[in-house]
Amino acid sequence: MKSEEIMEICMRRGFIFPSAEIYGGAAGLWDYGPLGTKMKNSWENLWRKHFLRLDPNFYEISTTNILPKPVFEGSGHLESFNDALAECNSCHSRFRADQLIEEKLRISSEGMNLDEIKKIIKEKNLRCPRCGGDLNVKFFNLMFRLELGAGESVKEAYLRPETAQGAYLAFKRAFNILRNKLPIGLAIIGKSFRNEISPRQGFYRLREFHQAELQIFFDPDKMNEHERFDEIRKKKLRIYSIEDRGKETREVKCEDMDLPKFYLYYMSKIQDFYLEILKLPKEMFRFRELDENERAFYNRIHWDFELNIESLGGYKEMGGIHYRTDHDLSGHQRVSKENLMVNINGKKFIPHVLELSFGIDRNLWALLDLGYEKEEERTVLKLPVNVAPYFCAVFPLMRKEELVKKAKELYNIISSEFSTMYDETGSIGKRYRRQDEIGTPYCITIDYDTLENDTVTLRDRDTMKQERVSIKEIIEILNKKLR
RNA sequence: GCGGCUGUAGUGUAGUGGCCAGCACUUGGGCCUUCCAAGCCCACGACCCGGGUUCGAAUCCCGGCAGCCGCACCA
Repeated sequence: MKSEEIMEICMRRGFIFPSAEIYGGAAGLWDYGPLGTKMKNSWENLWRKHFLRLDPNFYEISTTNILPKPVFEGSGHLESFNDALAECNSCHSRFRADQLIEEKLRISSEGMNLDEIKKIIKEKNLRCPRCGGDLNVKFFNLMFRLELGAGESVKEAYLRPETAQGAYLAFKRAFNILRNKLPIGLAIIGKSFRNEISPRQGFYRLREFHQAELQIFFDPDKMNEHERFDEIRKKKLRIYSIEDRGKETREVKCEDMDLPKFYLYYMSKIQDFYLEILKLPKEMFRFRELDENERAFYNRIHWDFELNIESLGGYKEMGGIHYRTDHDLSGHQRVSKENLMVNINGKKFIPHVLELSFGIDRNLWALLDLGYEKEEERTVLKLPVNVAPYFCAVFPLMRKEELVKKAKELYNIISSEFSTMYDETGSIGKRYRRQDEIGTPYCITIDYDTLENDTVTLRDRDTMKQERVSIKEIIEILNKKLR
């Protein structure tokens, strides 16, 4: 199995491993090791560089993981981010209570609280569909609950289930600080927490995970305009719409898409991130439109973007681009009683939100999956050059004093510019293979010719070909490869 | 959460009541070596956790934890 082989490398080489492993670990909790942390940092920095530059009024903020209970009344998570589970007392089968009610009684249970659901199941005498046993109804909220403080002053709080809320809560002040302009973008890269009932699929569904999200607040009257739309008008998006189900992914020019220009602009920039920044093969990427059952009720327009991940059995969600309307700000305005309207040239309104949301952990797994190749002679991780934990490695051909000295000198120079590994142990072949396995794109070897003419060999991970280059030019050459 | 299978160095495995718990790869050190996991020597390193049965448990029993598969769940 490919996923096990990748996981084996990840654990052996220090990309990721189970949290609290010496105590047996815990499902859905993973640590990043030395190499995984480098890779994650690189990915996050690429994301920042690409998305924060899209508008001069986009900024990154950093907000807390813990938020007091009323926040989630405003956001709707207390009411909606849970499932009423009906468990049979005799056969212990479990069912979604809301689905049961809808199927059997043909009425919508939306917005019902636990007592109402319990009452209806009792009144209508709903029984276990499997064995006819009694049903016991419980709420499973997917948020982790905490207590702030102690004793009588204790306050109920929750770990955030998405980074987004931090941006909505900070909106009023940030808008003011950033001089009352729309659109305004608030990005958050950080952790989120969901108490998944049963996290499976290894590294794909986690209980504590990382998100990179950008909340763009804008004037809904201007949704069908973007000042730079002309730049992307002819760009083809790879899409898999609701009508395309069962068919192939299509490529459609932005100008031919039946979506608002503001939305299309950011779709196109997301595709750029995967195809131009990370340089992934385009066949691996697509946007997938969600139907009404799949998307949250507040998302007016919702496309996921997916990568084709062999170890997870096909196209998998890497993130989504969500038009959330004014759902969040209005909810917070209603519960907090703060006025969250903006006043632009005398027009007062609650801005609407376009959310670009990325799951970082699963994106990294996708890169490991797409890069993993088992060749006849070697195992190699063909990671994008800009996220590989090490960009290059420096070796003396042999452990001879004069070669080692020269290699260390070169290492000192290069490592100030690039993430660089130095290695002098074992044979040169073994060192190349070691770097292949952790995805280092370039290896530089100092040999006896180096001592004569100041040239080194530069070896390419993917082709294993070497070229002889001058030390004087090495930084410039490497810089070109990184671009 | 339920059912089935499983758990021995970093990895893959051998060991079914008494073994100094064996092997290979990996890792570290040494010799050798002028470019792709060569060879030789040395070293580090494991019975998932807890309880029980037994003179004696990696091995049998119970519980827990974790993994895989199926069911359920996945805003």
